[in-house]
Parts: sequence; structure tokens; C-alpha cells
Amino acid sequence: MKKDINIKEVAKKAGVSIATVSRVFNNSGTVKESTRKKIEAVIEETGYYPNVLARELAEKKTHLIGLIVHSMIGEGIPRMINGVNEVLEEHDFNLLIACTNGNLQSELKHFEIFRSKRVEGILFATREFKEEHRELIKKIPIPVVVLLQRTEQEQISFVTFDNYTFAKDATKKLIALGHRKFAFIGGPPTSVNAMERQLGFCDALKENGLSMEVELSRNGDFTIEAGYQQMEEILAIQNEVTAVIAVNDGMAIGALNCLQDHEIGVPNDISVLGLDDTVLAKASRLKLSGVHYSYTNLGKQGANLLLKQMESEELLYEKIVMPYEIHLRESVSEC
Amino acid sequence: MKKDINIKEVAKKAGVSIATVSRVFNNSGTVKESTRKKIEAVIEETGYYPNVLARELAEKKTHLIGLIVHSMIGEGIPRMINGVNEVLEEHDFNLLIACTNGNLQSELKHFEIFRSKRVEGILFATREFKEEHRELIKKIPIPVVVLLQRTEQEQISFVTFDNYTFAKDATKKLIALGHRKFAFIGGPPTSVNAMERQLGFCDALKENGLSMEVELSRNGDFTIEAGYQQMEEILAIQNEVTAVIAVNDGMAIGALNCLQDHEIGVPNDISVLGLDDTVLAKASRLKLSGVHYSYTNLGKQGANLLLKQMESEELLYEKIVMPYEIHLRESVSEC
DNA sequence: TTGTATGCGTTATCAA
DNA sequence: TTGATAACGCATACAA
Repeated sequence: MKKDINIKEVAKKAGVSIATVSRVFNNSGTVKESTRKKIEAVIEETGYYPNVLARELAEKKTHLIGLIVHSMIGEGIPRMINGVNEVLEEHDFNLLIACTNGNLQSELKHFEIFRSKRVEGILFATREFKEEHRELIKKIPIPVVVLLQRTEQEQISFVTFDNYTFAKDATKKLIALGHRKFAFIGGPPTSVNAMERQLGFCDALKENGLSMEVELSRNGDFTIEAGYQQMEEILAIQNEVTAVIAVNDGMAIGALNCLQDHEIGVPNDISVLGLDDTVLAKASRLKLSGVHYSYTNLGKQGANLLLKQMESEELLYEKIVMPYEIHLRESVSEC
Repeated sequence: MKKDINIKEVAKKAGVSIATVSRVFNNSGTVKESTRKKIEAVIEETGYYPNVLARELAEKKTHLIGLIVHSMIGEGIPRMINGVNEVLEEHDFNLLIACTNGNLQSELKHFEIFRSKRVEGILFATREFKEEHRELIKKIPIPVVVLLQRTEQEQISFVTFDNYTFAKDATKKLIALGHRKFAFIGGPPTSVNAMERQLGFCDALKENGLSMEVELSRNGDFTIEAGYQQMEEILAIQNEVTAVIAVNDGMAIGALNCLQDHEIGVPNDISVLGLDDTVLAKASRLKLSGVHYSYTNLGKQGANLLLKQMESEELLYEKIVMPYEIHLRESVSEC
């Protein structure tokens, strides 16, 4: 453990000026080979490290990107962060991360913290994009890209999945397989993404002239237990249902487990599909059907878009919707 | 989007000196109420934000903690990060994260980057703690806490799980239930944690005077598929096994699925246990038995220890081993 | 090829 | 209660 040493001391030891030391460290300007060698020797000997803070202050660049997420838990976000990280690393940016647990005050606070830390760009993932976010982002002189959420008509960039469309598409696939009697297990009303999926599901039914009893559209809190519980209630209501769609894999697995406990055949009696794509889907004995989309790629796209905005002279906005695939596996069959 | 404004301009607009503006912003020194009001008005009007870079340069503090992880993927690490984040947020530290994919060069590089960024402490999670890490950490004048790995005799702090002991304990529990014929599905030899678990398993057998055929101790790459495959091969070798232990849940689930495909009753014919604790354990129809330990708490402990080291005047080392619980659920029974 | 001097935006020390 | 001014450690324009 040695104390940090600064450029002045290195210069003194090497018998040169700080400007020359700076040149050596940044490969800028021209330095005679012999003095370069001399300086490098001193650097090696002293273990000198430039104080990046000072450099950044002088250069007015921090090489810092801020990432605000509402949660770290789950499969998706970590993969997204991984994607972001991969792109940023290629461009020598460092990642400052804040986790807000979806708390609005915390989100706004971290925008301010990041701003005062002089991050050069901000990636923002929230559960619900609100008016307060909009106002703050418009006010801040830092490029922002919103992840996993739409910003609607605003002049604010985002990269997201098209929850509505893939939910609609997946439902249509089941309809094409002959299913007419559906049950739906949605998420809490506070989850914009879950609501979008639910809307997609409903519209698919509508467009095909189908309808369903209101009681067959239920809501859970994304857990396996909730899926089990809701499936139980669906079965109690009536037994003509031939397909169950859950907004996430956890609840789909819960439904699957419930059906097996009732000795109802999947997919022979009832097909099950989760509008999601997690390891759970592959872990169940009966491979769960679902929708596939890549959080990693979303993260990469987001980071790339942000970098592009940072480089751009004029203001720049882009709205990117990531592609998806529907995977019909063992839990689904014709009806 | 407005341009950032500095303290000098605020001072000019308010007709005071920059020192006074600084005082207002930091509630330091004493300022007359009327001038405070005046300055606050200008701050409000201009949307002034102090440049934290400059402040940090002057104060020689960055309020930054660096976290180096080998991977973001999986359940554990994100929870750990969440724990770290929670503690750091309470203490107004920001988190700089680097993901290295286990690459040694990348790990060392990020130590240097963090050092030059003047982080005040570093949390380091790697797959294998090597000589190079040791040397670098000893050289760097920044407190470091290693996570999820032991540093052995070194004067370097760590917080980890006791893989060896919980694996041994869990095995003993099965022995106590009457099991004598075991099969083991381990991880790749590069995973220190997996090897420690395997050692614990072996020692539990030894201490109870039990032995096993070498071919019944197998290795996989942690995936569900690998677990399935290895179980298949175990069954091909012989059929006296009454208990299978896998180093992680994924492979335990694979084994479970394999057994069900062979119509071998679990737990009546064979008990299955995973030395792990992920959502997978609760998702399987048959609740998988396993070991419970909290990554969140590990992250909190690590962050707290690091903060303690940072505050401490003299050098300080602590080695913390987190507690665990063994959960015997539906996949295990007496023999 | 090298050195000098200035600026980056703060905080902190003194003096007023 | 306030203001000037010197750090903080570096980059860089300009001069030598």
C-alpha cells in the first residue's frame, strides 16, 4: 500500500515539466525517445496513476454512463445490464448503477445525482413512465434513453419490447390451433407491461369475434403461487376452458402445477402459455410455451442508441421496438 | 435542455462571491438570511447544479464504490448487488459496476480503472481467487473486500458462503435418513465453489465410513440439460443409488426430470437434493430439496465490511462466512 | 522537443 | 457575515 503520487512529483523526479509527463501518459504531442523512457521509468518506479477526476474536470468528460433500474431481481434486467455493459466497455465507458425499487422519489433523486456526477448519458428503466419523468428528462441537459417502456408522443428515445403485439400474436396462434375458450392470468394493474400484454390478448379475441367471461380474466402478482391460486379459481368457475395464457412464466408454471394436481391433462385437455421467456419455461417437466425476446439485445440497442445520441450534434430521438419469437412447445396443442 | 451553469455565474447574478454561494449550497459557515434567500432564488432560477467532479477533486472524496463481478447472469449475483446497493445508498455512496465474464485481464484492468477513478473501496467477486488478484490487491491503496470466495491465509477480507460445510451437512442429513448409496453431480473443475461442495460431500461420506464408485461422481456445466444427461448415465451404470446430490438446482432439476421420464419414483425410489437455492427449486412440481443462503445478506455484509474498512484508521481484515439452512422438501425421504 | 501559464469548478483558509 | 485566493491534479495553448 503506497500513497498516491501526482504528476508534479513524477515531473520533479524525472527532471522534466508536468506537461511532458502528461504527454507521455496520453501519447499526445511529441516527446523525445530518451525523455519518454526516463519518464516511463519514474512512472513504473513510483506506481503513478493519473487522477482521473482532475483529468475529467479539465477535459469536461467523465466517460460515465448512468443506469437507473427499478429492480435487479429477475432474469431480464441482469441480462439487459450485461448487454449494456458489453457495449459500453467496447467504448471505454464506465457504468454507474442505481436501483430504485420503483420508488419515484428515488428515481428522480438519482437523475439529479447522476447529473451532478456529470454522467454523459443516462439509461432509464422504470415500471411506469410518468409525467414527472418526462419533465425531468426534458429539463436535463444529458441524453437519456428509456428502456423497457414507451414514452409515447414525447421527444424521448426508448427501446422496448412490443408487449401488446407479441401477446396478440401468441393469442392468435392459439386461436389458429382451434382454441375458443380462453382464460387469462394477468399481472397487477400497476405493471404497464402486463397491462399491454393483457390488451393484446383481448384485442386478439375481439378481432376473431371471440369473447370471454369477465371472471376468467384474473390477476396475480407474478408468483408461482399466484398462478396456482388463480388457476384454481378458474377451474372453480367453469370447465370449458381449453387454453390458459399467463402474462409471465411464474404464473404459467403455477397454473401448470395446479392442473397437474387436478389431473387435468396438459396439453390434451388444456393448453398453457406464458407471455414470457425465463429458465422456468425450460425447467418444467412439460416444456412451457411462451414468447422469446432478448433482454441482452435490448440492453445493447439501448446503449448503442445512447452513444449515438451523445455523439450527435443536434437532438436526436429514436423509438426502437425489439423483435420477438413465439415458441409453441409441449404445453400447447391443437384443440 | 439548458446548459450547465457554474458557481461563478451564480455568484455574479446574485451579486456575491463564490465562497458565499458555496456556503449556501453546503450549509456550511454562516450566511445572512437575506443573502441566502437571494442566492437560493438565483439557484432556483438558473437550475444550477454543483459540479461534483470539481468538488470531489477539492475534497479528495468521490463517494464511489467499485464492484467487480464475473457475471451478472443468474439469481445470486443480482441479489447480492441489490444488497450491496441498499447499504451503499444509505451511506450516500454510488456504485460503479464492471462485469468481467471471469476474464482475468479484464478483472485486473478494472481494478486499475477503478483506482484511477478514485473509488473509495472495491468489492470483488470472482470465480477463482488467484495469485494475480492477491498481488494487485496488496499493491493498491484502496480497501477491498472479496465476495463469494475465500482468500485463505492472505490479509484480505472476504465474505462468502461455506460451501464445504453446507454440502457436508446436507449430505449428513441424507445419511441420517438412511441413505447409503449416493450419486453426485458436480460442476466443472474451474468452479471453486462447486469443488468445495464436492469436497464437503466426499468428506461426509468418509466420516461415515461410506464410499462410492468413482463413476457415480459426475460433472456437468450447471445446466438442466447437463443434469438430465448425467442422471441418464448414472442410471446406466447401476441402479442401487438411493440419493442423488447435485451441486446446483439446475442440474438437480435435470436429474429430477430424467428420473420422471424413467418412471423412477422420487422420493420413494430415489431422493434428489440440490446444493443451491433458486426459484427453480420451488417451480418444480415436486418441491426440490436444497440449501438456503441469502445473497442479499451477503451483499449487505460485504458492503458494511467495506465501509468499516474505509473508516478504519489502521488496516483491518475480516473473514465472514454467511449462515445457511438446509431445506428438506418433497424430493427427499427416508431410505 | 519541451516548458510556462492558464483554466476546469469546487472547497477551504484567512483576512476583512 | 462576507470576500479573495490558494489549493485540488490535470490538459493544453502558446511560447521558447
